[in-house]
Amino acid sequence: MTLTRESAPSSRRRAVRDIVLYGLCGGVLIAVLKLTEYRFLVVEHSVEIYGALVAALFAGLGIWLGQTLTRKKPAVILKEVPTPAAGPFAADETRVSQLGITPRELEILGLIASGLSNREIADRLFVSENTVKTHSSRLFDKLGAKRRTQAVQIGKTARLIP
Amino acid sequence: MTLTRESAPSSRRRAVRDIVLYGLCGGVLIAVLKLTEYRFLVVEHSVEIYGALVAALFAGLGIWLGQTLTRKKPAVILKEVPTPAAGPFAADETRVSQLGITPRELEILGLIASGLSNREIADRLFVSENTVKTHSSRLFDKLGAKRRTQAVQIGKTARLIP
DNA sequence: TGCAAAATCACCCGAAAGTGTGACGACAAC
DNA sequence: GTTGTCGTCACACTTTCGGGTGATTTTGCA
Repeated sequence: MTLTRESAPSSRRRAVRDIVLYGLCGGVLIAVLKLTEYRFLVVEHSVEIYGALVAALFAGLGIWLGQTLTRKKPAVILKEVPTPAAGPFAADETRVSQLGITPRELEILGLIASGLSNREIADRLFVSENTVKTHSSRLFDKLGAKRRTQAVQIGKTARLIP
Repeated sequence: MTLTRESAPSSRRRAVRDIVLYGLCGGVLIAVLKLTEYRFLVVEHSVEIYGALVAALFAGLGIWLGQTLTRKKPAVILKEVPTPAAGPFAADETRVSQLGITPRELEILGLIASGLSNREIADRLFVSENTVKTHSSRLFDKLGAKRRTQAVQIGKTARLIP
């Protein structure tokens, strides 16, 4: 399916406005610096220091601006997610026994489905990685899967996992 | 349900690299400015011009840096709301554009979720396996996933895929 | 008590997945 | 006409997976 993503013009306009505002602020800041003759507080060859100072300051401000600019979007990110209003999931025991899947294997299938690596699963279950491998290997065999992603897919359609 | 995204080390590494590169660029720029004695090309009161130049430059760079740095930041905060399971699936375009996921990447996410290998995806889309890898790599980056199973899990909770 | 299933672990090896970098053409936007 | 994004591809490299084999311990139950 192709999903044409149109550019959000409103945010862009807002961004431009912000940048302009930002520039103005910068101008004012420079003016202030000039008026206070701040640069005469340092010694002769102060241009470099002055430049570095301004650079650092504006770099920091720029980063901050960039962040606040992009942070505006995540403000809306707090959104409700429609989830199938289902109660606590219960694995289809019929199919589990049909396929001869052991409880441990089912457990590992769930952890695989939640995106964990073998290493992470091993740590979580306090077993060695090799153990997880053997379990998953046998699991794939029983499910007829070649990859963990496929195992997850099959497990979901077979209602072995939520 | 809160989906806490753990720090993707690769992105962080890249971010650090970006910062270092950025700093180096700044240093080089200042050095060049100094070496060419650019400030003597303009009239007496050149300090302001010089400062403004540096300021503007660093501001731009800072904004860019800030944006690129935080672009992948938006943590996917999901709020669960019971809803009668919808019929035909439609990807949440809002979140897709929020995460900056391209149509092609979304397509590949779907194929990954259906349990296909990179090779199989490549064959199905008539592209090279390397291309699929590139797409999935960028996809994982945007989703904050380290593995394809995790990408699928995140994609599902974010309603990017059925 | 003894047996079978389940769970545990190790080791090797090849295959798949993922990273990092760089490159190129197309195409839209400014 | 430069700039930016997207899609494409390569290649070297590291990490993770998965298969195969064999072994030991735990546990449920006949």
